[in-house]
Amino acid sequence: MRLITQNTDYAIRALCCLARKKDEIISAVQLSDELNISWNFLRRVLQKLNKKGLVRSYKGKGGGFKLKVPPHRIFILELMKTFQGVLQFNKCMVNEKTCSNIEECKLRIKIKEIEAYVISELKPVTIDSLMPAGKFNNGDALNISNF
Amino acid sequence: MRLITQNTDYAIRALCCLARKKDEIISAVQLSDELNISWNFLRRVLQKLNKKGLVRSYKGKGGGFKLKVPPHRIFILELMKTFQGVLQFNKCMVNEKTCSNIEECKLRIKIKEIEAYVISELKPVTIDSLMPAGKFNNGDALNISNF
DNA sequence: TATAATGATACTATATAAGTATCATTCAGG
DNA sequence: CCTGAATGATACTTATATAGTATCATTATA
Repeated sequence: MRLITQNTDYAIRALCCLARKKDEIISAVQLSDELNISWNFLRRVLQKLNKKGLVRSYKGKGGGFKLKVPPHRIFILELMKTFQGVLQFNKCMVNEKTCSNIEECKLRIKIKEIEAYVISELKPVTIDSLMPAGKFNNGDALNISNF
Repeated sequence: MRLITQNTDYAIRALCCLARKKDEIISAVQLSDELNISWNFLRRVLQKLNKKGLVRSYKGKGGGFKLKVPPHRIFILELMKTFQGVLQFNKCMVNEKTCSNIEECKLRIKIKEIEAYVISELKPVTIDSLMPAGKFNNGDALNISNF
């Protein structure tokens, strides 16, 4: 189970890349090259980001994308919502079939609490905070390629 | 995205049910009846619980299942592992393809932290703790059928 | 020995994520 | 004003995991 899917992951990486090249117009080809991402896939991601107003697209020769919203105002949680839907750890909804047993519900309350915590943790994370100069950077994070 | 899948959910409910009827032998038919669960599906769940040593099965006429491990020693996390695999919010593993950008890794560290918290929260939850007389019961939890 | 149960296993269905392909549209530049 | 390089839109395919169904073999009780 992944908390963040490829779609979202690619969006984050693309936005970080665009953020670095402040105000430059970068084409999908360039981006997919730099990030080692499928060109076709990335294009759809970028199109969605464009529709959401996070980037601005430029058509035609020399076209591409650039950030439309400053990195510190692009929230990961928003991207997750865009590409994965609302974060929700269980499916027991109001007005859905009533669940008959207490045990399950007690568990679901627990799950709901966990969900709330996860959301609260993700809430402050922005594109900016994920960049080398971001506020979450503490030096140690650099050059850790896997863990 | 569900934190707990149907498999696990059914296992939990079945175990709670068995725990209530202490030492009685309950057949899969009875259980599926009481829990409103697909009989075929539940049987496979019970078979897995049997193999894991959490219940004991009795074949033949009058057969069925009963708990083999006391409810306070059956952990939800263990059930999740059995039916869903190890809880893991990201897929960046040691020795998997090296990820090239720092941003992503910083995010993954965050995710790893969140994952650790979720596990720590789920760790103490047992079948017993989900029962009406369990330690998590505070009265309010009763009769909440959805939320 | 008949019957009611589990054991084992194969099959189907569904949803979501991931990836690919293609044609239409736009626009800068020679 | 035409060409080429870019995005826009959309359809199609593949992979994976979850969910559910069906069936036959085996066991043990009455």
